Amino acid sequence: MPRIKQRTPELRDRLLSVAVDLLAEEGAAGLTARSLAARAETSAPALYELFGDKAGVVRQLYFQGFRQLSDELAALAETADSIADLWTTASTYRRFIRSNRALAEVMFSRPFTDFSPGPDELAATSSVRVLIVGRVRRCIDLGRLHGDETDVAHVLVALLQGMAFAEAAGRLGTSTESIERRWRLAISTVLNGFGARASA
Amino acid sequence: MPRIKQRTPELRDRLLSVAVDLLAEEGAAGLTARSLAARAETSAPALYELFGDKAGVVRQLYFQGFRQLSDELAALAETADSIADLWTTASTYRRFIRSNRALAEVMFSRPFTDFSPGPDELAATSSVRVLIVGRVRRCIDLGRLHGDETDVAHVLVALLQGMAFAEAAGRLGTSTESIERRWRLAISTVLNGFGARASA
DNA sequence: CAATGTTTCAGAACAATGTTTCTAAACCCG
DNA sequence: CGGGTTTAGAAACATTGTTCTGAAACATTG
Repeated sequence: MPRIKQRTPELRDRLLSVAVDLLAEEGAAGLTARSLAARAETSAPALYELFGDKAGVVRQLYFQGFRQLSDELAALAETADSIADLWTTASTYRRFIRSNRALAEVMFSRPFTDFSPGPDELAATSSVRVLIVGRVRRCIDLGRLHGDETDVAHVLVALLQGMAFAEAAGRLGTSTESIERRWRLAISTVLNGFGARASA
Repeated sequence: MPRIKQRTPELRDRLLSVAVDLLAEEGAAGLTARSLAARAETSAPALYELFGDKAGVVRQLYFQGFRQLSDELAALAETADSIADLWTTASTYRRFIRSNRALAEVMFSRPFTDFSPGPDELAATSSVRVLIVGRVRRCIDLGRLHGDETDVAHVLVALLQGMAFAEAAGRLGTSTESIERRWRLAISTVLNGFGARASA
């Protein structure tokens, strides 16, 4: 009876993909219901049918971001040097935030007042956490680090984020060289701290 | 000739004070031009005359936040134990963010799309940085830590922020006890790392 | 093939907010 | 008391999130 439906899961996927691009190109301020709909060649009401409200779009961006980060981290091959693997993990984490600054803000900050992650959203971060905890555990199992793997992973991730956001905000220094040096120092210090200690 | 001016620096101060309260009570979403003007018993145009635009209000909140944080850190008395002083500094930093969550978001995140700190705003953070660098330097001078004081301070501050925001977002753990444990672990690890190393 | 009925689409309408305009009021002075 | 200037705030405007509604599209039926 009815006309052919256009507001399908496919359109939803396309909208999400366009939203990622729009966010990257224009920043949070450029991502409006109308601009997104126009760029995806659909209408604002379609967006509301598919995502509920604008926060629904942002929520999907949040999930998308963690999927992407998780994939990039998972793609790293495990080597014989478990500590070097942590360095690689840190570099990848940093590169992700540098390459996807606006998306990273959605993930770790809250550039949209109407969206703030609740328990469901926090669960989406678990794949990333599990990955990092696993790599930390390997170091601990091999005797290269000491402590509880979850605790160590939490501290490591907090440091990565603090460094990444300081860098993104321009707070980490002005010259490339000093920024690089501080990154190396941060990672080596915390790993050194965990390697040298007997326990918490 | 004219009528008595009401849009004075005093009104500006009052507006800023009201903005701090409003931000703390209602969050970023509750801070609108109209709500702020109404609560300060003035009008929206007054706000625009005094601050230029809404980003101008947020900018002042940003400065206000750093002034407050700087004051709280400066109020700490120096003790004989320079490392313990760093612990106290870290605790104060953490408490500030916990007690002024919305203000801290203005300072370190960007909950308002139209305001993002530029070079001038970054300069406002220098008082805090100088304070922490000074305390780090004292530890270095006394031989309790090793490395370049600015580099060490950067890493320490990044860790504090990463931890504080993970905690604020509920990413640091569920129980008070695990959160406290991870904070102690984070600080002790990085200080341990700096104390044990010879150089970067 | 036309009429009917249901579903779907998107432009228009509505509410809230950032921002600017504009008119009337307030004040000083002669 | 009246004129000239400045000021204050109500009202108007633009944009954005969100909802409403009329019309178009399609299948079925006569």
